[in-house]
Amino acid sequence: MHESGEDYLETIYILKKRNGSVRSVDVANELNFSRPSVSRAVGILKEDGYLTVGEDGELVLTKLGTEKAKNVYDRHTSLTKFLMLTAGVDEQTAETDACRIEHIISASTFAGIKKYIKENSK
Amino acid sequence: MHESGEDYLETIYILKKRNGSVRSVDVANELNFSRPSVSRAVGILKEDGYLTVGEDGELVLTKLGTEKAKNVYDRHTSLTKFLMLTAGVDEQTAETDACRIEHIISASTFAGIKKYIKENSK
DNA sequence: GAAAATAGTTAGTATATGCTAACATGATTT
DNA sequence: AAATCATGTTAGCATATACTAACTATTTTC
Repeated sequence: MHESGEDYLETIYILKKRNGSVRSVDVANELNFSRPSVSRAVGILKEDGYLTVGEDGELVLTKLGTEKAKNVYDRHTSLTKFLMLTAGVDEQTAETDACRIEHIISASTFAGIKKYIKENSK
Repeated sequence: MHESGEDYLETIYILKKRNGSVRSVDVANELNFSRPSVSRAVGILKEDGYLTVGEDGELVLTKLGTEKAKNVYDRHTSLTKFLMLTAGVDEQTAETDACRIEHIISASTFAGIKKYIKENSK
């Protein structure tokens, strides 16, 4: 699983929560990517067992895909909070940076960040 | 300037401080990259005015290259400290994560991190 | 001084990931 | 029904970046 794959899964997960269902074109619009780019990425995620595609084109995350997506999303939201708390940046900036950091941070650093938030965000 | 370029400049900067002079092969050994990979990267950095190559193969950062390298190195050391302070991770883990984050963090978040360190590391 | 090691380069390969152009298909609109 | 629109796919291109194989040139070593 590469960074871009994580981004696609996360986006599908978010759009599903937001709109109820997700098609490739929705992902393309959300990420500002071309439809062919999404088409290919979806093909790979499907190959690798992260999602299935319905006859109507609906993208449905498998259990594996949902777990992965939730995990990335959790890193995303936690990092956003963390950056706002510590570096004092606005939400927009925190979001943007979180979105990049979420893919590369180690498990132990992430655990430490979660702990920091728990102890410092009351 | 791409991420890999920043890494090469930073490595050259660190090796110069550590050993006095730097050749391509030293960079290859430090980063565990092949000599051809470094050769190509050095060619690009030279093209772009970040360094010069002496007749003996010594890599010398230009003013531009030194500035850039110092900047990345600063981000690196600050992020390492920051992660140790906040997430409570060990230096090795902090270093590894810092080395990835240093290339993607925004200027304003970095400024916030510097401020955090100043206020919390006494 | 010949053989071997060291350093750098050239050429070509591989992967990840984005893009455009063009096409197929099915739904909608007039 | 014909034209249009929406969606997805195929094919091929581009870039960044690492690699191996093999060549060159210089330097060491015996």
